[in-house]
Amino acid sequence: MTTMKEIAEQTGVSVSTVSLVLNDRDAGRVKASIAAQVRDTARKLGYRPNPLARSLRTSRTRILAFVSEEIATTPYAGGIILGAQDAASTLGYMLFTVNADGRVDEETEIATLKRYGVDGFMYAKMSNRYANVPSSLGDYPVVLVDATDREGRFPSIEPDEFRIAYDATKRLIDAQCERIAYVGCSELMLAQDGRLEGYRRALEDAGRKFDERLVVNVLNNGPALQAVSDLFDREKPDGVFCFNDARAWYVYECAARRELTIGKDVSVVGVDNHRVFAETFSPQLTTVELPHYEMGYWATCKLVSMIEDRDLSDLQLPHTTAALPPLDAPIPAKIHCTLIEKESVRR
Amino acid sequence: MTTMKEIAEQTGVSVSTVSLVLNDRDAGRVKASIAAQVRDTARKLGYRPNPLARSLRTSRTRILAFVSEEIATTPYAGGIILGAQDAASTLGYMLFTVNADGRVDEETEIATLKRYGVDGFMYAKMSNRYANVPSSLGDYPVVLVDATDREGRFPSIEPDEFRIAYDATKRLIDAQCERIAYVGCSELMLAQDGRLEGYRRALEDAGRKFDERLVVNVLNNGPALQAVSDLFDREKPDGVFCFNDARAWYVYECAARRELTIGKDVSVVGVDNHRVFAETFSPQLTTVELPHYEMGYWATCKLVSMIEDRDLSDLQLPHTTAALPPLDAPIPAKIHCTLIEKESVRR
DNA sequence: GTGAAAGCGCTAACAG
DNA sequence: CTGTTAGCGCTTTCAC
Repeated sequence: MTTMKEIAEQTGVSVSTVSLVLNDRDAGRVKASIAAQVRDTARKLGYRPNPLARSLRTSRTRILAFVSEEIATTPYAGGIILGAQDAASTLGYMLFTVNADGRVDEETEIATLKRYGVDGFMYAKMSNRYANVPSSLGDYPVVLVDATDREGRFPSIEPDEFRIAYDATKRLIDAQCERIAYVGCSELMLAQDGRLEGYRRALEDAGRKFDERLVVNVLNNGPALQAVSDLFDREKPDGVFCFNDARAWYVYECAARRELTIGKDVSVVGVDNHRVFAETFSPQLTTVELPHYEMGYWATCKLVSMIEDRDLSDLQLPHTTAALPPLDAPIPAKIHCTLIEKESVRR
Repeated sequence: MTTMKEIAEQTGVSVSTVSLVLNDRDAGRVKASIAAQVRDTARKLGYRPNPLARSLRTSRTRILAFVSEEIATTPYAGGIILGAQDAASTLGYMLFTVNADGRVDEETEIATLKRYGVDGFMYAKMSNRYANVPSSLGDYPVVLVDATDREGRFPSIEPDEFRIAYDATKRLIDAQCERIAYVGCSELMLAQDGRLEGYRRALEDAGRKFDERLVVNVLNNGPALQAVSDLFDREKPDGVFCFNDARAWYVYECAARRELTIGKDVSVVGVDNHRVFAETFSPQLTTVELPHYEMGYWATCKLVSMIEDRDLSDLQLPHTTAALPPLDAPIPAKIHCTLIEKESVRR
């Protein structure tokens, strides 16, 4: 590891000059020729600043904290973290990923993170819901990921649940489905609210009536299959919008037992949570792809823009979220969803 | 953040004394009464050392790096990382988790990690295979996770693939299955080698003959279902050991189409990769639980023991890996697998 | 036993 | 324009 001191010695200037130049604060303060020399030997020696030493002075570490509760249990958490990591890396930051879920106390973790001098926090839930941000985070820049701050203090990045459901249902309408069911989630959460509303509105916008009997909310378990089965027998749906791919599997199973072909007798759109199912088991499924990677990416950009007071709006997302695919595409296709950014009420 | 200086002033001693005491290096160097006073005010002020400042002097950061390639695509990566994090937290370390898979160059990431002064590296693959550890890691403590160093330079933690297959097959034998098939993985990897060998040996130890026709190796795709279907028609297996739960699904599907009941007409043991499937879709499946969490945990302990030259053998794993469950358990049960630790050939 | 002093690598006032 | 100086919070040698 070469240091500024070495560069200073080699170039025959003082450390301060080197510091000035290498931090690009030499405009009209250091002679251009000297600056050039400094930069030259720096490059020659392969100089890279020591972030720890710098932090000690500036009390800025260029380290971000990603605090999550359900990192282990949720398969797609990886996507969010990956996006966050890529963004951090691109912006010159490092990421401490900690889970507050396990046997380690959340407050302790946050305290440790603070001691390490992180510049800001991402606070993530693993499916869109209201969150209580710990008050210990109050004086730091914070961005919520896949969650909404119940008190409206912090900005957040989350999927547009309403639009997900609206687009998915619209897709089924456009595919000429007459009896469109919704297999939802009986757990109380933001996502479920938005989804149900989007489903209802898409139907109404198409001049149809919302019918409660076509809706069933279930969990991931045995009774769920029975409930979906009942819906099939009672309502004979020809199109189903599913809360996620675990729910889609019940539909898939019910259809198989009735010798109905997915994509022909009954069209299914499912929101893709696990990926396993959509990719491996049911190629006939139309999936709404949740942009987890992008969520992590955007959240990080947002956080950095808050920290540095920098405008990051020119930053291109590596994978752009597209709108609905064209309708002449075959029904098994992917629907991309967009993200929304909620601003903090009081910053 | 209270500093040593403040403690020194409050107690009326010098900073060096405080440092000595608070690092427990005061045996016979500082008067006991003074030491007590120092500790007292430290506690009163809620003193916590600044790890950055300490690192600058000691060039030890108590930060570990977890470098992985497939963090995003593999659902169960979270378990490994969670285990690593919990262990790190318990041992007083932080964890930088980076993926070398994305758009960021692995060498660049490693260089950055080094600049931040990490004390050691975990290098993880997401299913047991040979790995080429980058030479830039050569002079650091390194532990491989779910992989084996091709050159034998570094120790590793990995599942005992042979025993997984042996135990699973034995279980089917004990369940009175006569025609036990193996649905394996056609990708070349360590895990597959060990699994096939364990399957074969369990059969032979039971006095049965290994029969190639009962083995089919597939990928995760359409032709896979066909291949398993052919095996069913041709061999009429009454027991199947599956490489992972994605493969188990093909078996499940084939059975359903032939009106065979899993757990009655045909017993299935699958290694659980995704969890989704086993938990949500097929409660009849006997699963071999891969101890991902434990792998991460152990790897971290191993790494720390290398860094600190500390003996961590007394450290209890939070979830212990059990042996086979008793045979009077109903066939849908969980089989726990053990981990093995490979030592480096030359350290 | 205890404290003064130096220094890890870097930044930022302030002289000159 | 450039160098000197001080100091971020901590550890560590070395006098006293």
